[in-house]
Amino acid sequence: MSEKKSKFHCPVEATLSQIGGKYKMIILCHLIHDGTLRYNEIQKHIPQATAKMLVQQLKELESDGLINRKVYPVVPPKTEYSITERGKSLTEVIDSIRDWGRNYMSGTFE
Amino acid sequence: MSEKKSKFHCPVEATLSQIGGKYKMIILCHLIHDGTLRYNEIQKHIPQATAKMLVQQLKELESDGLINRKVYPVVPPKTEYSITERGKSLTEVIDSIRDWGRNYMSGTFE
DNA sequence: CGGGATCCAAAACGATACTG
DNA sequence: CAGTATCGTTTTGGATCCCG
Repeated sequence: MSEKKSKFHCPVEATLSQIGGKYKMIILCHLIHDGTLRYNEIQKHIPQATAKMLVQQLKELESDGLINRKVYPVVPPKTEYSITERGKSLTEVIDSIRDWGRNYMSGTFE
Repeated sequence: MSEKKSKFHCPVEATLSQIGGKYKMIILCHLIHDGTLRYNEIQKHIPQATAKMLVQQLKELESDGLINRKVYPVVPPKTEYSITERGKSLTEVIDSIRDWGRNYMSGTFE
C-alpha cells in the first residue's frame, strides 16, 4: 500500500493539525510547566474558554496522545490532566511561542 | 492612559494573535527560508489556499509588520513579498514548528 | 498577473440550560 | 465537579466573476 501521498504540503501544517486548535497550545503550555492539573484549574487558567470548548480541545489532545486524562471515581468528580511523553516533545515549540509572546507583550517589537 | 489591561491572559495567545491564521505560519516559513517571493510563487507553495485567503493572510501579516509587500508598476503586474526584521524574529518559532512537523510526518511519534 | 467584490457553505465558537 | 446537549452566532473558507 503506502499510497498515502501525505496529507500535508508542508511540515508546518502537520504540527498545526495537532496543536492548531484555539486553546490547544495554551493548554499544553500550562500542563507542561505546571504539571498535572484538574479540570477546573485549567479553566481558571483559560477563563475566556467556555466549558464546551475546553472539553473539546482536551478530548482532541487526548485522542492525539498529547495529554492524559485520569478520572477518579469519587463524588464530587475529580479529573486530572497531564502531559504525555509525546506531548513533552512539543516543549520547544510551545516555549518558543511563549517566549516570543512575552517579548511582544513587553513591547520589544512595538 | 495605559489603561490597556493587556488583551492576553497568556503569552502564547499574544503570539497566536499575530501568526495564528490558517496559512500565516506557512507563508512565514517560506518567506524566511526561500527569501523574496512573488505572489504566484507563494500560491504554488500553498496550493490548497484560495487567492482570497492568501491575499487576506498576506495583508494581515503586512499590517502587523511581519512581511513587506512591494508592487512593481509594470504590466503585467508584479508583486513581491519578503520577510521583515520583525518577521525574522519568528524564525525560532517557525523552525521549531517545522521541525516537529517533520518528525511527525516521518513517523517518529507514531 | 495580482488581486477585489460578492455570495454562500461549513466549521468554529459561544451562551445557556441541564446532568450524574 | 466535570462535564453534555442544544441552539444561535461568528468566523473561516471557497466559488465565481470582475478589474487595472
